[in-house]
Amino acid sequence: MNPYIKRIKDLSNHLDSQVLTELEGGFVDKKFSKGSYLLRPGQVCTSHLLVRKGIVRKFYKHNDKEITTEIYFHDDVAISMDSYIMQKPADVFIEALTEIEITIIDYRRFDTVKKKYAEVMILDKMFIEYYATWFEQRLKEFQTMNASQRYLNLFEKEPRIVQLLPVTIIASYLNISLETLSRIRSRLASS
Amino acid sequence: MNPYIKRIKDLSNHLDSQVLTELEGGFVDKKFSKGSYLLRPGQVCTSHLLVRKGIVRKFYKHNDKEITTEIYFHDDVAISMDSYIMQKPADVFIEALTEIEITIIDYRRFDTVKKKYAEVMILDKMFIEYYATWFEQRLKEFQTMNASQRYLNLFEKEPRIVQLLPVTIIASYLNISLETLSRIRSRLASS
DNA sequence: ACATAAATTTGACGCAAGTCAAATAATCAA
DNA sequence: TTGATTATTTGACTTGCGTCAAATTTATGT
Repeated sequence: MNPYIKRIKDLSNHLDSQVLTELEGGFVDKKFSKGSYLLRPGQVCTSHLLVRKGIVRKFYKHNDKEITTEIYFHDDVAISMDSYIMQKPADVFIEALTEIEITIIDYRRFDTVKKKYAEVMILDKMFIEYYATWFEQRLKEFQTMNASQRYLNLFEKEPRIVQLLPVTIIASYLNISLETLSRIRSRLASS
Repeated sequence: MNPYIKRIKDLSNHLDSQVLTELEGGFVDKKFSKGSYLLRPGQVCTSHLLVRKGIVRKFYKHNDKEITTEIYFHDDVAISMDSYIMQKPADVFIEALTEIEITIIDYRRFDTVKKKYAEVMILDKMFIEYYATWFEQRLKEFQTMNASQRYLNLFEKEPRIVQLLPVTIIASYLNISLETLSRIRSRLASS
């Protein structure tokens, strides 16, 4: 696990029970079936979605082509950051790729607790810091790696994505065509 | 100006004087000549750099090729986010592209003030939120636009970059070659 | 002003990766 | 099992953009 995420988790586990109970008042557990949308463009993102079970992705459409920006597994948090922080309509979809179980963390409640307890504010800030550096890193991958390097990098850093998801989604996450991904794989297999 | 940045500025301007004086204790004004490095790979980023005058850029090297990630003008804040938040060695350069005057905001002092005053913590968080969504947006530009679209987009959204900086740097910011940029421009001029 | 260097443009060429189309392979329903 | 969808692979072709090299323009120092 990423060391910064680990730090965030460790801190979360040491929140005092007072804080925890207030926070948990804003939690709702829900299940969704494969193919459900948890957010669509135009809707305002009013919650963090904590994935407890299953796989979720975020993607946007550009000229009818789907571009997957993030893929979430157990313990990851799905959110449309710009919609959430500006409380403006999202331009992304958040979709269940399997049957899922998630915990929905309501914006307003979370906001109230953050304002009351500095340590929760700090945790939220750390989460956003992680989010920012993750995107910075991902941009760098697009700027410095070609298609097959991105594939190999993904295979190494996020093997679950390669192992568990259909080619269509892997390709859209790497921002390459289905055909190119297929060729990359066959070249790798034959060498 | 970006509306979120505007909100951050407005809030900054309404901090009470007590907070301001404590903050300003951690400010140092400095001048640097063109070509100076304010941060190099391997160094830990221990401050925010507020640009008061001149132009600054952040870039990294990949196989001897320079890739410019950000360009800062008056009132922008230069920082290596991942080095700063993890207090680990940076992998980027921060360079003065002109004579510059900057205000250096010390990490430790800022950290102390943040912990003491919630409104400062919130401002810092808002800054990071902006940083995150900016990178998300920039990644999207690389995923959806070709070289000339990126150039036109830059021309529209950041005209100063196109107007004030040499081709080398514009190209490295767009992540295209010098030659390609030159051809894009001549095609645009002749149509 | 002149020489030398640096920045920018232009030309020729190659290749990574996209598109369109067709062929297999895998999945699913009845 | 069989036929029908859907997913994946393979082939043929095109193209945007990179690289290398040379020409031209602009900047710099003495």
